[in-house]
Parts: sequence; C-alpha cells; structure tokens
Amino acid sequence: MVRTPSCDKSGLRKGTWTPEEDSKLIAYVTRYGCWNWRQLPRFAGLARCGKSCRLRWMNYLRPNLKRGNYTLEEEECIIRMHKQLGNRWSVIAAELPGRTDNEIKNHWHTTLKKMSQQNTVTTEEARASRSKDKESSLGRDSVPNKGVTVTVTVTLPSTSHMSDNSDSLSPLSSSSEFSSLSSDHSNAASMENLMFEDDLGFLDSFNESVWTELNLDDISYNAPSCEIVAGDTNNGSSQSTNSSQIQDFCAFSPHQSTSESLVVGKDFFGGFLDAYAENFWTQPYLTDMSHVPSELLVPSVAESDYFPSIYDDLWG
DNA sequence: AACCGTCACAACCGCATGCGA
DNA sequence: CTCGCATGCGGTTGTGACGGT
Repeated sequence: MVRTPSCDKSGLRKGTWTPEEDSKLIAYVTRYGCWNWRQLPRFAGLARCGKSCRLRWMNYLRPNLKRGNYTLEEEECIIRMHKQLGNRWSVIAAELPGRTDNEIKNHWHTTLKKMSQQNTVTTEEARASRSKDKESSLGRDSVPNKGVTVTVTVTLPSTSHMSDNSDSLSPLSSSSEFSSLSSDHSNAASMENLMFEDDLGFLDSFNESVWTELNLDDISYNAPSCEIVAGDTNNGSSQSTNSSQIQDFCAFSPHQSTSESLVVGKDFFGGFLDAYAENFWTQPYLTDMSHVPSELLVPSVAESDYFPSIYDDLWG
C-alpha cells in the first residue's frame, strides 16, 4: 500500500513558527476546532502541512499546557516512570498534566538522563547543582516572575445581568468585565504585551474539557460582585492587592455559571497569548470556509448572533 | 570581534496504529 | 479482509542563545 505523503512539500513553510502563524492557528482551532488537521491549514490560511499544525498546537499553543521549570515531583515522576516504561513518552506525559510528550522527552535527554545515570546523586542534589550552574550563567533562558505566583480572581456578573447586555453575552466580547479590569491594571508587568480590549472571547470556544482539565487548585467561587484577590500560591495565603501587584490574570468558561470565576496562572497565558499584536484580539479572524462541509462547522448560537452577516455568507 | 562548543527546546520525519468504507 | 486516510508516537535534527577561548 502506498501512503499519500503527509505533507505536500511544494510551497509549504517549514521551521520556526511566526507569531502571525500562531495567531491564525489559535484563532482557527479555538473557533472551529481541529476537525481535520490535514485540511485545516488551507482553511486557516497557513502555508504549513497539517502535521506541523497539529504538532504546534499540541506541543505549544493549546491552552492547558504548563510552561517553565519542572518541579521536583515532576522530575522524580519522569525518572521513576522511565525506569518502569522506557521511552513511552506519551504514557509518561499522561501522568503529568500540562506537560507534553515532546517536552518531557527533551527534558529527559537534556537533563534527567544524566541525573538518572548518576544514581549516587539524588534528584534534589542534582537540581541544586544545576541551579548553581544557572546562577553562574545569569540571563540565559531566564524566565522572569518565576517563583512567586500571584493569582487574580475576578467574579463575573450573574447570568441574568449578562443577558441584559447583549454585548456581554457574545463570545467575542464576553470578557467585557475582565477587559475593564485588564485596562485598570494595564501597568502590570506581565501584561505589557497584551491588549485585552474586547476579544478574549474566542477562548469561549474551547470545549468544556479544556477548562475542566485545567489543574487549578485555586478556582474560586465568589459572590457576584467584582473582586480582585491576590494570593501567593506558594504559601497558600491570599490577600487584597493593588493593581501594581497583579501578575496573573484570569479567563472563564462560558459553559460555567457566570458567577463562577476561573483563576488561571500566568503560565497558562504567558506561553501563547502574549506574543500577539493588538489586531489579533480586536479583529475577528475570518477565513474562507466555503470548502468545509457545513455540518462540520456549526457555529455557536452566541457567535452566530454576534456576526450574523458573516454566518449568513458562510452558511447561507 | 570572531569563532566554536554546549545546552535547551522547537520542529521535522518516518513509521505505527486506529478506524471507516 | 483490504485499502486508504488521519492521527499518534518516538527518534532525530535544526535553531538560537549563551559562555568560553
């Protein structure tokens, strides 16, 4: 049997993804889902093969990924499981929520393999030695604001309140409460590249499992009034804060009660949202969907309400 | 300043697997 | 059962940042 090539080599881009490509992929997948990876790049306006798109999404762009340093527990888990299972990275990754098989594989080859081979050295000792090395080479691959995690809890208005305001109901502006908060705190260091004028709403089209799978210890359910709480998740304490102290921010699922708030750590967005220009957030992403079977692309009610003319064109 | 080696991580490639027709 | 396709998996390579010489 002859396989058709997974990539048509002609005219397809390879190599590092640009922020523009990322924004197209995020916008497309979050709005329409990954109904067919091979066809997707054509409709999303990407000169990439489907495989490349899938990999980029799975390993880097999808929202429930953890970025940054591994915890001691994670490293020990990887070493232990690798002893048991060998190079079954996907199985190992399944035990570490938010980590991808690719990331774990890379971390193994660059760091943990050596640690594992030096059986006389404990994981903790090896980490201490590594951090010493890092201190001596300050600046390299450094990630600012690591260590102390501050969370922001925003309580959304009640459903009835939102239904009185059609703009707030729309998936493309449902973060209106949040966006006003963001602008209030636009000086916060971690938000310097972010423009949340109105359009965080595309996140609404993540399916429910994305939100429920988020490993968030600090999901808060507050009274229906706007409240900002900063908490140091390292010591579990929580305290009021002013805007300059805020380093994290939140999003929320439209499938949840709007009186619930979902607190998301900086790492959640930091890895994939902060590279995009303002127009990504303020302009709806449009693409030619005319070749896509219509049954695969049923918009949400709210979204079709928001862009009736667009959906009229696309679905007649 | 230029070159080279190392490191971490992103991305690619080929093959395996699952599934529907 | 076979075929063809889409996706998943693991090995490998490419790339960029950094430090040392």
